[in-house]
Amino acid sequence: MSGRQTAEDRKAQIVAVVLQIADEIGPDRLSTTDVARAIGISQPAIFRHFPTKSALWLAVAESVSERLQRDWAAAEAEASGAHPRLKALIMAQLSAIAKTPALPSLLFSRELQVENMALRDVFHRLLGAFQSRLIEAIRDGQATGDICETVSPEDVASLLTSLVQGVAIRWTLGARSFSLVHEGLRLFDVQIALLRR
Amino acid sequence: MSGRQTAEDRKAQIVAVVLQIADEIGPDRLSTTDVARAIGISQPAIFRHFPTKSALWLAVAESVSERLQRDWAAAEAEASGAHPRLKALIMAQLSAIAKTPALPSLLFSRELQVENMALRDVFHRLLGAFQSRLIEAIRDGQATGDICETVSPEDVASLLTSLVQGVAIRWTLGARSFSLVHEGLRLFDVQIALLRR
DNA sequence: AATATAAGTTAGTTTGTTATCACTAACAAG
DNA sequence: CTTGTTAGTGATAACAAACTAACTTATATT
Repeated sequence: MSGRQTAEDRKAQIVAVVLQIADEIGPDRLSTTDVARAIGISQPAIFRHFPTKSALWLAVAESVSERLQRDWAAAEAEASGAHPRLKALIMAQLSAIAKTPALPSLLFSRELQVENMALRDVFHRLLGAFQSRLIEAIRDGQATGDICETVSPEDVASLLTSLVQGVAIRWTLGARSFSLVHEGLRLFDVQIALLRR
Repeated sequence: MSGRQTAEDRKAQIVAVVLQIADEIGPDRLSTTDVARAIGISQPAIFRHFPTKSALWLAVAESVSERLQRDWAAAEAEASGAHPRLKALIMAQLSAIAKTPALPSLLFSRELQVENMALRDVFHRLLGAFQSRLIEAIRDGQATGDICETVSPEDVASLLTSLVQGVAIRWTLGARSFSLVHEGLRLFDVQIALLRR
């Protein structure tokens, strides 16, 4: 189709296609043949760009990680005040999942993490980073009186990440028949109202 | 090891071993050879008891489904009052996950998500049944004044199931370094306190 | 225009997976 | 003690997986 490409472009394309197919057929049963066919190159061509399949997964994980962290930073930069910042973070996460629906299964998928320790580390650090951003924003919210101080910031962060993961699970199991971002933000508002006092 | 067994016993054993290995190596990486080896029978023997691997997965799902529903019923039977009933339900679910840790990953397995529609149905109905029990208890709680009425019972149920799923995810990703039931119930108390006000 | 480099291909090898088939052996009942 | 039933086996078909080797061709540089 697209003819011969530079290694950099091809690598990026392969990573993107992996994420797309991972959503369609599941991260674990995704074969290099599937990826190659979707792109329109031969299967061994994959191995010209990534030494092993594990290396390919690691590249996917790092790509996801970078994109998410950019999204979070952008969300926080655009919002001012604790509550808007918190909401922007949650929305960024919901949007990211909606745009890359393979994410929950990837984040969760034990098979990848059982086989690929490095991958597990990348995602673990990623979740931790999100939690930290939340905690920071929550602490600010408590300082300004936006959020009641009877609950620890860590617990509030746990409740909020759970909210995102929970709605994402219902979204995937329910054949994605509702708007993830919409429903997620609605529940966020409900939860925040409770936290307000 | 155990010699020749009745079909019924062997089936139950296979189902149990599938759940155990699914936890160790992931539901989608699990092969019939793995199962057979863990039991100590030949690989083709699996197919004497289940016509296909899909049928085996379905049996696993139904076994899980029955056990969970029994657990929920028992939990509700032993508790009186809306709040204790709610807490008992959450605890039953947390205990079930702790006892069958493959459960969360099963929700995201490709077997369930893509391959096996029947499986998906079983789990979808199962989650719905849990949600219904929660909603019922929440409604009672609101009637008796235990839970504030500014939030819809459906939303509260969503927040609570999310809580369970969220803490389960952190538990599995974090190498199960804390007590799932303990931490889950702690967060439940936090959330209920917010709902009480 | 010649040439080096790197992207890509065709044709394998090896290993693992589900499933089938013909057969064996344990067990219960007559 | 025979006999029908059924759990279990060994061999293997059929196929899909990751990866390799040897060859080909596009592209940039000199």
